Amino acid sequence: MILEPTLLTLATNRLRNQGGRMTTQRRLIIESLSECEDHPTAEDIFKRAHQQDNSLHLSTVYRTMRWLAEEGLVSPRWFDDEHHQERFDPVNPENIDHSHFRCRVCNQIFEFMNPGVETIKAAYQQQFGGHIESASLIFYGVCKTCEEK
Amino acid sequence: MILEPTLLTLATNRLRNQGGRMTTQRRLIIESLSECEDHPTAEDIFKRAHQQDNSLHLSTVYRTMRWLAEEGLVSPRWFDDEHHQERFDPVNPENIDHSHFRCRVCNQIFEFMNPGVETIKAAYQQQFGGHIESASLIFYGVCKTCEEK
DNA sequence: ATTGTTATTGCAAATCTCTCGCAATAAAGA
DNA sequence: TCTTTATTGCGAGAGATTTGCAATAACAAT
Repeated sequence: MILEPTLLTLATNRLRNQGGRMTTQRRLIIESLSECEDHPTAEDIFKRAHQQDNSLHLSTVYRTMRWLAEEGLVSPRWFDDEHHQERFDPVNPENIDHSHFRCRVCNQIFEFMNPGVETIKAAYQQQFGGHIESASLIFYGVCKTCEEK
Repeated sequence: MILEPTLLTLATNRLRNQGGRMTTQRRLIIESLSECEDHPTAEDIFKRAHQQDNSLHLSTVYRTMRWLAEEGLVSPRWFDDEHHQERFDPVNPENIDHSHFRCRVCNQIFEFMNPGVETIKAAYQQQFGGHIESASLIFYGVCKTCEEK
């Protein structure tokens, strides 16, 4: 999961502009998020970050993720998990056409690129007005590997 | 929200095939769900059903909705609500191209039909294999009415 | 109709995710 | 280095959802 410019840079600038502070905790959380390949929950991020700083508290991760989501720097997602946990996906300008497929047998989440969503977005805005800021397309079903078993 | 054949009929048949029982509670819950126009939470359904039978318990609604979801008769959805509640949408064969828009100002959810999702689904299956059973496309942003204020 | 089997319910307690209040801490501008 | 105050750690608190269990009620067999 590589972002240019980095999420850390973006977040730092946002904080500067709004009188916020880039703390070591936020830096660590953002770094940990960026190292995750999949769609981590707050707890996934916490586990990884906690290895670097065992005084970090889970509620700080929740607060930071909420702030990032409000700033539009990550997109919250739900994948019909066992425990209904919120997951996070870093946002970059092009990723509106980045969609997901979740296999109900192996529970894996597959990511794929998809120009079609951009088309639907444009059509929606033309028809109904308003302004779309982000999109979440999730397919549910059975993946190829599980289907063959 | 009208379904042909009815959700009740489908559910009854599924139960018969698996040695289950169509109880008065399940019947009431399914009827209440079908009367909802939007995307009800388990509690929304419970409130409506409870007016008919005040001995009905909320946990029975949760259990029934989980069963319906496992049977693929309803699709669980999450709309980044205040309390992250699961919502349910009856499934019918054509509704894969039925998408949602959620306004982050007024929190309303708008539904719209959308043949584009079917195209993306077909493209996905051709490229990656597997079998897609349902889809959830949600746009987030600001609706026309809120934008004009 | 009646009976027997057992799936299902009501209930309450438990679990789980996520949020909040507050005293203590630490960014970052002066 | 000092000051201000945004942020943290912590524990308690909300809310949503699940679970264990005794009591109940479907429905197949009689």
